[in-house]
Amino acid sequence: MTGRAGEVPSRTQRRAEQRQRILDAARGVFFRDGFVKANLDEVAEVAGVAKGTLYRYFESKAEMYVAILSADGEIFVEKMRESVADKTLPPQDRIRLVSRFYLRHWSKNREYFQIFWAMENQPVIGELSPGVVEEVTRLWEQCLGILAEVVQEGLSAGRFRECDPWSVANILWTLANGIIGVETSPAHRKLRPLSLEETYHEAVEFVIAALEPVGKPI
Amino acid sequence: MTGRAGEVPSRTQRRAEQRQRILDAARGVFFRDGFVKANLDEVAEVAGVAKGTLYRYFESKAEMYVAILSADGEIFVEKMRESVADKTLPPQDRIRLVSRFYLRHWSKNREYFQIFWAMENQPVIGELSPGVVEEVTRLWEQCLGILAEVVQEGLSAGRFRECDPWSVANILWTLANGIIGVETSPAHRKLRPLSLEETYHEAVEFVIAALEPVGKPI
Amino acid sequence: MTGRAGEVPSRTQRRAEQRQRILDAARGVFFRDGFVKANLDEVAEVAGVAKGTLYRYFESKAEMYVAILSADGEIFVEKMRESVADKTLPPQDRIRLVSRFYLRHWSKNREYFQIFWAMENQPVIGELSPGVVEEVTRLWEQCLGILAEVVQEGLSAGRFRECDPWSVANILWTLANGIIGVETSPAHRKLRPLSLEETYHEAVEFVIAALEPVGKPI
Amino acid sequence: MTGRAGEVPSRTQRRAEQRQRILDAARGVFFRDGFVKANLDEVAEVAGVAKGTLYRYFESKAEMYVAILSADGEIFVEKMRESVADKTLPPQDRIRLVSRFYLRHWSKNREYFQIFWAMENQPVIGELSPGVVEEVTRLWEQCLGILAEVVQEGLSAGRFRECDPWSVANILWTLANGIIGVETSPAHRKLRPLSLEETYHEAVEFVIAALEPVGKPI
DNA sequence: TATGAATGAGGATTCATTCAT
DNA sequence: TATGAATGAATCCTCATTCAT
Repeated sequence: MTGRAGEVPSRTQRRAEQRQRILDAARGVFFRDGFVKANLDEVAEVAGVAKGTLYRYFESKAEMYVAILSADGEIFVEKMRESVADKTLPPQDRIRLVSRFYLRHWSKNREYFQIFWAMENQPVIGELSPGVVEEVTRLWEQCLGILAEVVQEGLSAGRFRECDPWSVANILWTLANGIIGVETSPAHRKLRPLSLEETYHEAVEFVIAALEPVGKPI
Repeated sequence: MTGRAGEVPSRTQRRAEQRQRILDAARGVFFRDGFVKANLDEVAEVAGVAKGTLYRYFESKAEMYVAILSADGEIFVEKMRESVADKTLPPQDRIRLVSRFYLRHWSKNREYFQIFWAMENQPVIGELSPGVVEEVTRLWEQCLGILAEVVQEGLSAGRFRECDPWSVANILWTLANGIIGVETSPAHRKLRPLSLEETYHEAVEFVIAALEPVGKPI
Repeated sequence: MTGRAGEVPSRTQRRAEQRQRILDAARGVFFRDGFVKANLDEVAEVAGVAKGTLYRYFESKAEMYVAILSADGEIFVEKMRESVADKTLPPQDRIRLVSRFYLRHWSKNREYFQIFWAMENQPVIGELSPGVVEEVTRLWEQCLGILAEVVQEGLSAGRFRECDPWSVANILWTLANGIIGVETSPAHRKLRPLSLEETYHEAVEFVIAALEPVGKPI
Repeated sequence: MTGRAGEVPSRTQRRAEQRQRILDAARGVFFRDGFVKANLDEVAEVAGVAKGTLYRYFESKAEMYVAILSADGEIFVEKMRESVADKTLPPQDRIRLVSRFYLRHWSKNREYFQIFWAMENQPVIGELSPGVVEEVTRLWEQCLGILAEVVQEGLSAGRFRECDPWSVANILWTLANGIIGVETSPAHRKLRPLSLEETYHEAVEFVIAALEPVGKPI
């Protein structure tokens, strides 16, 4: 077993750590400047390695970007899944939980989300290795799938009125990403400082209300 | 009067036309590549002018970008305002109208919206002349203002239940921009092809439903 | 006769005036920025004409520069000659007079001198029409000639001790231009503010003293 | 110890050499063309490196220019100081020595001096980093200081008559720079070929003569 | 494996000059 | 004659990538 106390870390482990160090540095830079403007000189400096070293871990700038997306996405999807794992809860609450998770997670890892989402709005495609869109599509689909599943389970349990689970998932997803986009915008910060959190939860309640079985009052 | 049929166009008019030609070319390129990657060589080529000519109309790449945002935004806000001008309609319908306008307008002018929205998610700020954020903030605020006003008028007329109009405006705005973001995403195109239009209108109906006066069934 | 009161100025006269206007504007710009960095857009603006108009008066940027040098030099040489015209004065006083003229003239027309002198230190040669070096050489030679002549006449009158008039002329010339160079320098302005005028006149007195016939005490 | 015969030069050493190679190439180009017209493409070519390499050693064109001035000035001031180091000599001879040094040094390093002096007459200021004028002022002041000190010491020893040492230093400095300016001038080369060296030394003798204690014949 | 020096294509910006009106 | 719009060559600077040590 590697990493046992007192043991010299194995080559593989050290390599993984270095890779992570670079990834962490890169995330910050990519987040702040966007893919095109981001500068590998700075990434190297922040990571505390020489520029050439970067290329011993990643084939190119684009590949590095993808690696971030992929690693972060993997983790995110996993946590998102956990947030709705308790199937004994009412589906309404599960939606609230996943929403709360989404927001809290995002608040704590702004860079994380930003880069995940930014990919979509930045014209990196075309420079990226072929598998990238595939990769993000896969993650994206998983997220939507989690949401859709919760709705579906609510439906099956007769707790929601008739609807298309994928459509609702799409709305929730759209809403969340819209909020992040708006909040990140410099223009927004100058506007009447509506609480992002409240707005978001209010919107989620709208959606939940709309899913209530017909006949029940809000 | 200038521009009479058969007359030679005035110098001012020709200048305005040329400016517009450049702006149109630039919008396309900026839209496709984003601010940083967009190439002025190509803008010039598409516009059919020499590179140097660009600088007779815009002081810099950034200024050109702003000009697009500003001009497009101006037009957009105006049209958006018109879409809710008829105050005799029920506020619910006015919200549906502005939503429909938003979507239709966007569908017909994808570049237009993309660049308007992209500004927010691209790290141009800092390279732009001081007044830019101000400019976009102003436009943004006007859009939210239009939405908030409709909600407020519904409130005043007793047609909506108690709520914060700015909060609702924010939700609608967020939803719209989220939809655009998602739809534009290459990842989305690979997903189950949910109709953007339906999803959006469905979401709007959720919001409208939530605004119904308490006591009334959905 | 042109220009009589009440008469409409002749075409030739108006042309000359316009040319002068341009020349004046150009001198200021060339002085401030040097030949290479000077901008014809600014020259046109300062002169209050369109850029294209410049080319109706001068074939090129270089030709314009030469025209300034030439016109200014012509005037300067003439005035310099006048300053030593009175041959009845002791040669020592004539040297003092021409020195004083040099300094005063320069003080009042800093741009004037600067551009005249700057030519020597700026690598314009090679871009200038063939006759330029010739032109400046001619002016320069005239200046030295005036100085040398005064010394020569002092010699002939037995008022100066044996010396090479051209050599002394060279020293005076060198001194004057050195002073201007130093005074114009931004570095100098930060140094102990030695009075330019006093320093110069003191140096001139040194030279005059050295020219006193042997045997006479200073 | 680095640089031992047969040893591979250290990285630091190679870096210093390369920097020097670039500096040497740059001096030639800047000297010939002046700051504004000088072309970095050519500097790179002459230095035998790629264009981008220049920027690994200097942040900008201006910084490169300053580096030349600074390095050359440093060396020059040092040598100038050495040339008057022997305080046992009569002050007259020390002035002759420093003058001779000045001239000889300049003759052997024309580029060297030219660029040092040119700074003053070229409109680089404003493009240069803040500390530049400061830097040149410092060097300039040191040169004047060396001259003034020699005069002061002559004064203190009663070997010179009453005078302001800084004023005399200024005259000597002015004279030297004037000579260089004149000699460098293309116009001058067409004039009667007065020996620069003789003229200069003659002028220095004038100054020395003027410093002789009153009463003593020249 | 890590380094950092070198590369060179690429891109924004400037501006003297031309020319149709 | 005067204009000012258009041109496009010229040039500084950036930075992802390569490679010898």
